[in-house]
Amino acid sequence: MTKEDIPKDYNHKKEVEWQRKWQKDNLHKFTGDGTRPRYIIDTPPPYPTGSIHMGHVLNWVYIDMIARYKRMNGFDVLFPQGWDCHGLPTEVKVEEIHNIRKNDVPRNEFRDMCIDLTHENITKMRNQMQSLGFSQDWSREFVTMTPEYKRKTQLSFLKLYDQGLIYRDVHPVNWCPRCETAIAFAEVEYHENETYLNYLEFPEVEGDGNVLIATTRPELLCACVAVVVHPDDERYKHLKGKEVELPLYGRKVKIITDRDVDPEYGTGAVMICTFGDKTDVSWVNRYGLDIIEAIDDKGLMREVSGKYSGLTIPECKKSIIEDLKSEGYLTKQEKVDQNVGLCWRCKTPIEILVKKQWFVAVKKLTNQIVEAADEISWMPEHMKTRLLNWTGSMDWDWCISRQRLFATPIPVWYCKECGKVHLPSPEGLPIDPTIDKPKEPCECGCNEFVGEVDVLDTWMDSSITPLVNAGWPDPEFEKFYPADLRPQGHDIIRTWAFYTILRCKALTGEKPFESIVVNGMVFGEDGHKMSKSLGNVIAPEEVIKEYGADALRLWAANSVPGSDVPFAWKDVKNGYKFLRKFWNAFRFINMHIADFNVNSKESEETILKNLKPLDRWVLSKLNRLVADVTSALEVHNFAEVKNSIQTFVWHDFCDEYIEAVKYRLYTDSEEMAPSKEAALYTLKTVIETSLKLLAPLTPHFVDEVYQYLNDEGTSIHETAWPKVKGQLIDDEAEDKGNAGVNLIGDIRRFKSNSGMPLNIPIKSITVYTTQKELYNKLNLLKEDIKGTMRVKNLDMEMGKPDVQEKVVEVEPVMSKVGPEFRGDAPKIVKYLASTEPQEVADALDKDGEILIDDSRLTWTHVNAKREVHGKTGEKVEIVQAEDQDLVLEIVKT
RNA sequence: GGGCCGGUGGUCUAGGGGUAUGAUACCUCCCUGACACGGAGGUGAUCAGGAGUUCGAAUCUCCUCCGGCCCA
Repeated sequence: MTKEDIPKDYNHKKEVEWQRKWQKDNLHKFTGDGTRPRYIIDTPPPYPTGSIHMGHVLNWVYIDMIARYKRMNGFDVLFPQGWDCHGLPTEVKVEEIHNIRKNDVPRNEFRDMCIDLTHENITKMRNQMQSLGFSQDWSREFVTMTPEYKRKTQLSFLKLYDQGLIYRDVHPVNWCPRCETAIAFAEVEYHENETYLNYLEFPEVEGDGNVLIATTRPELLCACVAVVVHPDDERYKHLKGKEVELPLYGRKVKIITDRDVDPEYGTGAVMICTFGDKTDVSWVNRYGLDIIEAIDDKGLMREVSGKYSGLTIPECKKSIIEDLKSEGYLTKQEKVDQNVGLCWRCKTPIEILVKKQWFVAVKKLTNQIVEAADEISWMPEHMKTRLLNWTGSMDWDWCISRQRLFATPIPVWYCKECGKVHLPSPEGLPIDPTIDKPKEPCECGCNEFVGEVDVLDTWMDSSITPLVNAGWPDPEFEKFYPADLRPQGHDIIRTWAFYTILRCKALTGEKPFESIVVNGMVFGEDGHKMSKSLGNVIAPEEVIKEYGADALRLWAANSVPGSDVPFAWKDVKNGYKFLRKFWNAFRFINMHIADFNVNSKESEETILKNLKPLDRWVLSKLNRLVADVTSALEVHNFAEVKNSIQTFVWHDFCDEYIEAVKYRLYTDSEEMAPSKEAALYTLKTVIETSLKLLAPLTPHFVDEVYQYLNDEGTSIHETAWPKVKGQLIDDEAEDKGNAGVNLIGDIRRFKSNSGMPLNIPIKSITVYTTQKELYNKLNLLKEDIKGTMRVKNLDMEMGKPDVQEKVVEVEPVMSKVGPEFRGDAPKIVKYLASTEPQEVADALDKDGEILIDDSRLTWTHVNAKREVHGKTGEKVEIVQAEDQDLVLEIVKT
């Protein structure tokens, strides 16, 4: 490649070409052949909504950085991509698109519509994933709605059933009486509403003191199973454990206590019914109370309600209030605000009914979950606490039945005669029990069966991904299990992480993954979580179009696991500017190194011997950077990775080093040849190494640059991660270089302050210092300082120039003063603050110490800031250096 | 209401016992042999509030307020 080939500007539109090339060259393929250590990522399968969002970007940039870093370190990386297909949103969308209700068409026809839509959405999202440069092995894609995947979901159901970990029991569900169907929490819409709080007199059975309870749902009186009060409520303390009689019905119920009762609300005494609201559900569960079903599937009162049987809920309410009033039980009614759950589609108030449901026996497995969680390394650590607290506070087992269509069917039949549960054999999976039939008749002789119409919770599909990726149930799966990494958001620790650990532990006895990296949420520019409802969403495509995927990736990389990340255009723009800066630096370097090659080990050693102080300086910093970036990547501190690379490349390398070697590059003298060669070597080493460090973050950009640096046409992603060259890390070299760089900065500042263009030569500078060590250091860098700042004559002198010097500030060095003087430290600070700086300096210069009470203060305890002035009338200008003991005498022209 | 986390210049952020890091925005200056889409310099924070421990607290402890996620 020649320098003419390099475009003046970096063109991020070329990212697509690299994406295609990587795919074509199969760069991200997992071999699984055991020749290299494996690194398996249990990638989250997103829900195929049709577009990925910034949250995905954040999560996947983390994954991709890790995957790319691991590949460069010689790992055989499995980075698969899956899709968690089943769920309500797709059903709703299909109904919308086809303008039907799901029960209008046969079950299978409806499912096919869902499958078609999901395929479309996956295609869109797959393209978006690729447009961000993520390096999945697409030959390992998994889709939870495929027969192949459903087979595994159902098989896991059978296995857990055989282990006695799956059972059927009654459970409350949200029910829409108008649609006559169970609906998910997500389908419940809450509305503010006004209703009456009714005060009802419940006669106490033994004594004569009645209890006044307050309820908004008097129609559920017949389903009342207890009255509950707060344990500290003085009004009811004497009644604990006693019984009261239900008005109209005369049935007796117990009075119990619970801290969830709000004594301020109503009368502080509440009736527990099956089920007035969600609190009722937990009380019934907590105290093992009876279940009395008062409402049927159509929303009509059942026989247990007595004379109200057959009435609708509102009718019953009206009628029972009249009766309570006339019997004298109703003492008062007052208006209250209420949050009512409505069916999201028909706006009918929902009821909580009990239905037979399938469960996973979570509570039997909690010990195993805790055990597995302890074996997993959590990043950040406190996310484990979240999971453990959740595990310890489970109220119920996991209800896995869903009353929906688009999902994996529960593989169960019931005998029509005796009701016995029949399961298919593993070989026949997957099955749909509403279509397929058992092979054998029931033991009772009956050959007719009812297929389970309920389907499985989607988490039943997605919580076996580490097994599916490993090839389970093929016994070979153990080679690829557990996974090495589980990346996911902190919002789903109690679902996805929890269920995965639960399922995998139960099925294999082992934890599903070695480590888990948890990412935060993405906030919009308004500071709130990015969401459609808040209208603060920015689509990744929009950002890619403007600044490219790599710039967006740099935004995501500038964060750490666990913390929420605000999206900001200016951060993306900053990333873009950095890439442009890098591009320009590379373009400049390439003009010089295009024909430069190090052919042998010997010539490299010769060059290494000829390195100049600033070469050693920048190479030392470079190797330190390699070490820092490597360890930061190991602990997933991505912000550290991004910032340390950016600071080094932009400031140390571009602003300081490149400027300081230009004079060495633009020379043709024989004498300077080794120096020039050392500079070329250093430039090439730095640009190549930092390019590799950047490879996991900005994969397109680095390949775009790298094509000009290697003739073989290999991708930089196939090269090895840089190794730290320990012998080049050199404190002394850095120290020397820093002294020079600081002095160059002082001169640059001088030029800037006196309005001189940078390229105008300065006639002469004399640098004075009282420190021998500094004098020696700078003497070695004279040529660099002269060359960089265009100084015709540069002299180093020991001592001080003949100038007026004034100490303008004396500052305590607290890290010395504190530990040394302890209790007396405040006195020192006070003394320094209240004494003239010049006076302090004079005393220290004269005696070497100042006695403050019993404390000896010396120069080691203070920092002085000086100002110097030349004698009036001279053409010489005097500058006090900023961070070093230097005074410059400058003659401009 | 519960669990976990967080609150640092206008905005975002580093630091987790010794007087606050960087970015961005803003202001001033400079077209320097790759980059003005660049460079140099500057203004700006008593680290949410209060109490305590300590010679010394952004940092540790307690309380309050505010925000986030999940769960009730």
